[in-house]
Amino acid sequence: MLKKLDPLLHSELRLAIMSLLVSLHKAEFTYIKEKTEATSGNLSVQLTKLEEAGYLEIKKGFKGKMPQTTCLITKKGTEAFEQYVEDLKNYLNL
Amino acid sequence: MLKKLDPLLHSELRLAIMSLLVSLHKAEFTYIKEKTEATSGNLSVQLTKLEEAGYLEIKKGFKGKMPQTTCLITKKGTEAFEQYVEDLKNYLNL
DNA sequence: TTATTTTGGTTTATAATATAAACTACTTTA
DNA sequence: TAAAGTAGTTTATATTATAAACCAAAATAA
Repeated sequence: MLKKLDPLLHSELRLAIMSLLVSLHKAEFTYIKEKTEATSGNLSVQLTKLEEAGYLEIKKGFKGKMPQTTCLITKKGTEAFEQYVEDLKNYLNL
Repeated sequence: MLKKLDPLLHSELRLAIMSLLVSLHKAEFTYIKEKTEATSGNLSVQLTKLEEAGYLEIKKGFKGKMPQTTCLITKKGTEAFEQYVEDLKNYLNL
């Protein structure tokens, strides 16, 4: 009856990150940090997990002289998110 | 933008328990165990947490000679579940 | 009758996860 | 040039979830 939820997405911060990226497709580290109100450390860790899962791609560059980290959602990430939403609906009685 | 999710409900097993109880209002330990495919230990622990939060009431009795644990959702539990669903919708873009 | 298994759980130990604190490497401003 | 700020990473700790071990009674089998 109840499908197992993707543990990678069933985390508040990672879900928030993915939620942002599903809409925006890409976003900067600092922007995500602001929107999610996460600490840098926590954000860094969770982004790496999502990257390792292939749910997003992390690009390092510079904006002027300052380092800049850009996150892009992948096809796999989008699909995983959509699947998670479907699975969750059964838990929420939606 | 994104409201903090109730950590008590943002747990796969506890959410499954509450999902069942929102529909059924009450259910036996053994029934919940079957439906959620949880181990007894895990179920016992999570039920106790939900009880301590006042989200459900646990009644101990006997069915014939065998012990029987019945779980009833409370008003507080129902409301918390509904609030959680609302909060989660923002994460899921629903 | 007395083992043995099954039922219905709880308690406790361990594994996994999330979060926070500390640190690095620079840049900007005073 | 010293202090403060930006943009992160790494590592340690706290929290949480899960599994393993256990308990008491009942049912079943020998």
